[in-house]
Amino acid sequence: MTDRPTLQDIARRTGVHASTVSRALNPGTASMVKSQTRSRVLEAARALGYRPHPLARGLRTNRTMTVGMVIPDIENPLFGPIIAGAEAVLAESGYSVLIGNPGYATFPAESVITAMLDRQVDGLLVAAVSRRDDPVAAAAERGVPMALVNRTLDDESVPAVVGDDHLGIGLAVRHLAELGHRRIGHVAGPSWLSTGHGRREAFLKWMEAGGLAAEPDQVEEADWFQVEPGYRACLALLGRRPDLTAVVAGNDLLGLGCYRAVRATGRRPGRDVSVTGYNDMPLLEMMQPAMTAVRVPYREMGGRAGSVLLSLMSGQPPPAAAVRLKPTLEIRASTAPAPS
Amino acid sequence: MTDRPTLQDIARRTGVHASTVSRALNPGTASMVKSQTRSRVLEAARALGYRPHPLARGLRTNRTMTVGMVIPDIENPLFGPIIAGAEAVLAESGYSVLIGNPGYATFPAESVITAMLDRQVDGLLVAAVSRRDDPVAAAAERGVPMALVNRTLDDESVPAVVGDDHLGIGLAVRHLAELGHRRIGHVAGPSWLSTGHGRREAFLKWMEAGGLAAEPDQVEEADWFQVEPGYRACLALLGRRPDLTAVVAGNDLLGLGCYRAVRATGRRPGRDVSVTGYNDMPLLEMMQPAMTAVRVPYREMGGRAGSVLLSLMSGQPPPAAAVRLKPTLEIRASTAPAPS
DNA sequence: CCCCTTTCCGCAATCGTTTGCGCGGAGCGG
DNA sequence: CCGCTCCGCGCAAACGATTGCGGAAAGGGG
Repeated sequence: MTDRPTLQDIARRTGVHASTVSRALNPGTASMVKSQTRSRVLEAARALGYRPHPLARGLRTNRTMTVGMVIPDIENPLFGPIIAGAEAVLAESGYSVLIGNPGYATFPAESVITAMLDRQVDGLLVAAVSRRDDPVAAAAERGVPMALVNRTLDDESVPAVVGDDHLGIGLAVRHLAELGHRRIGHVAGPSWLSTGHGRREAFLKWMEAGGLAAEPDQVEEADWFQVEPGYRACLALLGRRPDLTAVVAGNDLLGLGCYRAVRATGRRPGRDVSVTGYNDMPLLEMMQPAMTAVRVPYREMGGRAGSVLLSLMSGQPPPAAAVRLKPTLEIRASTAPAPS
Repeated sequence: MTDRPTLQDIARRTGVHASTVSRALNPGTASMVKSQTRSRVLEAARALGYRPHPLARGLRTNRTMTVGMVIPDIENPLFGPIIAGAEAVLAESGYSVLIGNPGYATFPAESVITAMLDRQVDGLLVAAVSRRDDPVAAAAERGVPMALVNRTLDDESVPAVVGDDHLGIGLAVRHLAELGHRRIGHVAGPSWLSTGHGRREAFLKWMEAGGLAAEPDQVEEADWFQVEPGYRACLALLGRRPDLTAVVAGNDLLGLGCYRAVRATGRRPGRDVSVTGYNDMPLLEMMQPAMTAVRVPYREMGGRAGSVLLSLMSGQPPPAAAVRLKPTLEIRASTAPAPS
C-alpha cells in the first residue's frame, strides 16, 4: 500500500538513467551494462526492496505472468490436487493462477474464458471440456497458449494431459479376470465426456482381448458422474443381467452407487458382486467395503499440464500427442474371487 | 491475441477526444459528457467490441480488480465450496480470484502473501491462518483489505467469516444427551488452530451446561485434522476411559479415525459407541455407519467472506465482530441411544 | 595519427487509461 | 451589453516499466 520504489528511485540513488537500471535488472539485457554499474544497481535495488510493478511491465511487454485455470465444479474433490499440482509448477516459474468457475448457469464457460482473455492471461488451463467444445477450440484457434487437463477433445486439436484410461480400465478388467470373473458389467460415465466415452471403449476392448463376453447389454450409462445416477444405472444393469459377478464403474462415485444397487438386490458388494472404482479419491479406503480402484495421479497431472503450458508459452511447438499418465491399481476389499 | 480496440480507436470513429470517450464509458464520470455524444460513444464502443485494457487501467488507478485467495491445502475437499462461493460473489462484481497455495515446505504463507501483494491485488482472502499468524496480521496492519475464512485469529483483529463452533458443538452434545449419553468424550483438533481450540472449549462448556461430567481426561487432542491422528487420539481416549459411550469428534476425518479406534476396542461405532463428526463433508453419508455430523455451510461461508471483502475494498469500515454462520445437525446412523 | 568498431549508457517514445486543468461557448442576471 | 457561472470537452501529464536509436568514450588496427 505504501508507495513502492520505482526504477526512477534506483536510478537517482545510483546516478544512472532508469533505462540502465531496467537493463541491469533484466537478465536478458544485463549483458548490455558494465558489470560494475550493474552490481551497484543490484545493490541499490536490494537495499530499497525494489519489486517490478507487474502492471507497468505487463502493459509494455504484453505479458502478465498469469495463467487462467477453468474448473467446471471446484466442489469436486478431484480438482484440488490438479490445481495444487499446476499451481506449484507454475509458481516456480513466477506465474500466478487465476481461477474461473463456470457456474451451473450463472457464468457459462465461454464468458469465463473471455473474461480471462480480457485480463490478458498468458495462457489457459482448461479442466472443463466436453468431447466437442466450441468456445475452447475457438480460443485455441486464436492462438492462445492452452492445455487441457483430465478431459480432452475428440480431435485432440489442443494439447492435453489426461490419464491413460485404456490402461487403467485394463488393470481393472485383468484384475477381475484373474479373480475368476467372466461375466463383468460396466457402469459408464456420460458418453459426451472423453473420460466416460474412453473408459467404455476400453472396457469393451479389454473384455474382448481377455476372451470374455462383451454383449452391449453389459454396459449401462449413467447420466452423470455421481452416486445417485450410478445407483440407478447399476440397478438397471443388474436387473437386466443378474448373472454378472462383477462391475467396473467408470468412476468412484458411480462405484459407490453400485454398492447401493448391489445391496438393493439383496447381495453384498465385495462378496457376491465385486466392484471397482476409478480415480481413487480420498477416503475410498474408508468405505465398507474398502473399494478397489484405479488410481490416477491427479497432482502429477496438474503439474504436467503446467509444464506443457509453460513450454507452449515460451513459444515451443505443442507436443505431438496428448500426454497420458499411467494409472495404478489399488486393490482393496471390494474385489474378491468369483463365486463358483 | 489480435490487437484489441483502444480508446483512441473509438475516439477517431466518433470524432471526439480519447479522454471524452473514457469519461463517457466510465459510470462515475459519465455525467460530465453530453448525453448525445455519450450515446454515440457507447454505440461505437459496442460496434468495435471495446474492452478496457485491465493493465493500463490498473496502472493508472492502482486497482486490479483482482483478489488473492490463500488456501492452505487445496487438496482438502473442504475448500472447494469455499472457493466456489467466494469466486461466485466476487465475479459478480467483476473481480477475479488469484489463488495461492502455500506448499508443504516450498512456499511459506508469507511469500505467497507478498507475491500477491506484489501483484497489486486489491484484497486478500485468507483461509490458512493459525490462532496467531504474524505475516497475516502484518499485512492487515499495512492496510490491505482482507478477510479470513473458516479460521480466525485469537484477537479477531482481522474481519473473519467462520462457522459458529460453539453452536455446532452444542447441537452435537445436546443430541447425544437427549439420546441418554452421559459419559461423552471429545477428540479435539490441534489447539493452535481456532477451530480446534474453539470446539474444545465449546465442548467443555456444553457438557457443564448439561450437567454432565467434564473431566480433563475426557478430551484428547489429535495432532492434525486427519484420520490417522484421530485414530491414535481416540484409541488413547478409550483406553483411558473405557466407560465412554459417545465421542464428539472435532472434525469428520477425526470421526472416521474414531470409527477405527472403536472397532479396535472390539466395539461397534454407532451401536456401542456413538460418534459425531464436524463439517459434514461429502460422502459422509456413504460411510458405514453413515455419520451424524454438524453441517457447516461452506459455500455460503465463502460467499459471505467475498461480500465482506467487497465492502472493505469499497472503503467501508470492517464489521465489528466476526461473522459466525449457523451450523445444523445431520442425524444419521452413527448416533444411537446410550446402551443401558 | 586517424578511422572504425565496440562498449556502455542516456534520450525519448510507447503501452492504454485516467484525470486535473483550462478554454470556448452558451445561458442568465443585472 | 457586460460579466458571471456553468457545461462539455480537449490537452497533456501522469502511472512504471521496456526498448530502438543514437552518441560519447574507449580501444584497436593500419
